[in-house]
Amino acid sequence: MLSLPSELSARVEAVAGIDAELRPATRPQFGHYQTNVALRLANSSGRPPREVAAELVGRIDLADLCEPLEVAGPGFINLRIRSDVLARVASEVLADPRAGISLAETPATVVVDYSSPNVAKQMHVGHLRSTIIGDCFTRVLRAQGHTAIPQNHIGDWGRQFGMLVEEILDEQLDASALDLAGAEALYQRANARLKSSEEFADRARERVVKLQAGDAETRRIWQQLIDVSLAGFNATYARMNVLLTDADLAGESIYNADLPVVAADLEDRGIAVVDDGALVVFVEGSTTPAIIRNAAGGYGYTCTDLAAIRHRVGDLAANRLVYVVGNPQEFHFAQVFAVARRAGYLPDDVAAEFVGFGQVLGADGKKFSTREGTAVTLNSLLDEAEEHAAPAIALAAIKYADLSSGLQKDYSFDVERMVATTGDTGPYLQYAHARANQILRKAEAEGISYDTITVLAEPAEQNVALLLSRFGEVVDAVGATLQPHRLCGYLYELASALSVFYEQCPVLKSDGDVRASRLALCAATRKVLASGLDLLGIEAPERM
RNA sequence: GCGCCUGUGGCUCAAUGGAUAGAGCAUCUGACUACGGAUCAGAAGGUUGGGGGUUCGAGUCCCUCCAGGCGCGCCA
Repeated sequence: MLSLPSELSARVEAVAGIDAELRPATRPQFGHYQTNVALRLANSSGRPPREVAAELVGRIDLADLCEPLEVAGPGFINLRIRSDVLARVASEVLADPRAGISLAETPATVVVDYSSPNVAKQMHVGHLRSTIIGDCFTRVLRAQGHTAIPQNHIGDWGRQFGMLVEEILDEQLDASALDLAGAEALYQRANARLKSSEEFADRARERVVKLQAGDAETRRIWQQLIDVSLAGFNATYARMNVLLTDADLAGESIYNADLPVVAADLEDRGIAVVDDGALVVFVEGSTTPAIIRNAAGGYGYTCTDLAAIRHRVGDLAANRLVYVVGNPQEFHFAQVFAVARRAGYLPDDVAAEFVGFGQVLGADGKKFSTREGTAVTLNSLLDEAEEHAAPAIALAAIKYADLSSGLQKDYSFDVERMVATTGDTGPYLQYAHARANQILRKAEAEGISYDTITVLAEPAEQNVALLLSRFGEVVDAVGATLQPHRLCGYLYELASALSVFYEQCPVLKSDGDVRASRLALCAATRKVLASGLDLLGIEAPERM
């Protein structure tokens, strides 16, 4: 079904000949939508804007959907949707299993790279954002009918395993008996020795070579470290209620064999050159090259990311690559994308998008760390929030706080504010959903039935219905722009509108058609709130 | 030095080049024998970091300066 805003846009464009640029009205007295087509046409034709607007109003055919169009201000055309149309559209949302979310015309295969914790280290604040944001993208894209393939690019390869394995052997530890916290403690001990002992550092280097060569004992211990780490990650994922599974694991190690292949390919084709002993690619616009292979013959993460692109485009058949990684990595990925484009690993018809996000800061707005100065673990954040609210509410509070403002910006982890049930918070949205649910539950208990929305006499009712009609567009916008805060803002607006409706329009205490219509409106709103929250990865409890 | 990001009421944040820059928190004033008040109604609070420019129209685009953060060849 063509959404209401799209239908309105199409009708305006049919007459104006240019994109309607339909926008929600900025004020109630301006109706429901506004278009500035007359202003733009007047600009190019030299005619007075209001005259152009008046002429367009006479020709735009919207009588079946809108009240008579109005020209206002410098030449805006204001649209007010007829209440019978709003009622019909809101009823469609209620009847639609997809709640108004439209399926993509051309479904894409989208690889979403997120979470990416490091083996033998606990997940910390930084992973919180990547995991929550990436999970939201996966949910939204799937709801739109795309194939979303999460890729959890865990840090399971590299030089740190040399020291880890050596330390385990020195301490005669059974690595499989460790938990993740124990593995991290081991990491710290090994790291300390690496810095203090040349002899140990040498052995660690040799151990890396053994790992790469496939030495059986080294591989066995390496695998044990991965296994205990995965157990820890999975426990945290379960706690966070995210979609990631072991099937989404695609750690750095799986690209190990591809690295020399990529390097040779780039070198053979003259894309990469040897400079100061390293194999590098100079990218236009930057004097610092991308390093494919260092002078010692080792491959860095640029090469790994190039191999990953080949895999994602070649084997996974992705049309779109999304990277949910912290802001500081932006330059790195810009380089990787540029090299991949030039090498043809990333064809022109495959989009690659870096979605950077800001840091999580402490409640004081400063760098977030423990009293000991170490990074705050993700689990300790969840613990802290759960001191203030039940797990489902606490998690909603954290996720909503993370997703509700622009991703680029840093934000402060202020538990008190996040878990508040008033204001623009996750718990407030859950509460609105629970209230709508409570009315419907009572209606059911009393045997009161409802079907469609038929009466929208009150402004508060109309406002709810209008917002319901926008849900599909908002989800589309999030899928296209990868800006979850748009969905958050929309849901908050809807929850507020529901509260106003709840206050002003008695539901169970009214009668007949009005009561049935209002119940249906509650049901449609409950549905959209639940659906929207689900896209954010937030549970919508039936009661609170 | 070069590059990227950020700067909007006391605080936290919105705003696709469009009308009088919107919300929340905090503050103040109202509304409860309640379809759960975990709510709602209202008030007050702004030279959008400074200065130029483009445009019929700039928080938004361009230039410049200021402040803060981050990144820049052999770690990931």
